[in-house]
Amino acid sequence: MDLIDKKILYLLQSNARMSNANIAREIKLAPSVTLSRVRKLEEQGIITGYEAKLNHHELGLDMLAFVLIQVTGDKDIESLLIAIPGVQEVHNVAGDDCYLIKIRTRNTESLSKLLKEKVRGESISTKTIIVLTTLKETSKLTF
Amino acid sequence: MDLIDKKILYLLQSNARMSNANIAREIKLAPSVTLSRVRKLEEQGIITGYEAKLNHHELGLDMLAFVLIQVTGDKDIESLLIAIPGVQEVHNVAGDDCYLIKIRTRNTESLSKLLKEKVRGESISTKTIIVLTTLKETSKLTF
DNA sequence: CAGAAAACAGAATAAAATTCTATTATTAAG
DNA sequence: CTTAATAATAGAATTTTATTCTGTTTTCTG
Repeated sequence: MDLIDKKILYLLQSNARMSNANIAREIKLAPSVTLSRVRKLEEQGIITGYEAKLNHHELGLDMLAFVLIQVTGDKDIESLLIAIPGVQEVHNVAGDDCYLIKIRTRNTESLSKLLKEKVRGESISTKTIIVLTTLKETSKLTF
Repeated sequence: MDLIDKKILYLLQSNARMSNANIAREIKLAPSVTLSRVRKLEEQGIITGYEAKLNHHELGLDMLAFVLIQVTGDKDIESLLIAIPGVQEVHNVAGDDCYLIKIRTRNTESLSKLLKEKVRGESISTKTIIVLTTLKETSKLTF
């Protein structure tokens, strides 16, 4: 990975739908070479995918919350958490057999209902962090 | 927004670089119509962007942490937090003038150094949640 | 310095994006 | 129910892009 690859990654992180021709113009290389570099980054697993980002508000998902979930060591709650609609992230975190999930719902009611129905029964305790406003939210990385 | 638009959003969330021609084939509409629908979704602000997702491991960013930061009401810590390299999310959360950030670093040392140098001085307290393994991480939404 | 490997540019062609026009629904008003 | 207006669509034409191929240049290695 050289400077050119880093520029490509920067561009594709900013706009994943940028055409190969435009990337080529930006980095001042021929389209053929540019394409093979992008393909290589994909094959090497450095680029893992391309996602469209949607406006949660417009989709009626106004609620964002992080929930810390403590479980007993023997429960398999992982596949359950992953499958919950609205759950965008599931992390296993250090200390006390804990999971941290990031979840989007329509409102506080739908969140509370979801936690009650799907999570509470499988966990020792939950601690919910309600997001009021989001100031930054991206998967972009600088390196 | 009808069912066709939802299909388009589903496809672009799965692969933002899918060609318009392929989207058209999937939803069984002419490319011209498909393109105008995608453009409309962009103009309406329903699609807010397209991001390439990168492999953190490959980029040497093995550490992921969430940090809860408590501040006094009068401090402007927001622009500071947003500008920290590796910070992917900054949320203002309910209760006790708190921020929650999601941050990627090279290792525990670089995390601790970052918090010490940039955050501690501006905050009353910080609470760091270290991620051991990530089971799911996407911005994809089903609706 | 010589040879091999990788990276590159540029041309050719296949495919896609984009625009345009005409046709077909859909909707709203009378 | 009919008609006019609006929106959605298909399909053709054209521009642009993606992709492959060939030959050259550069870079690395011994």
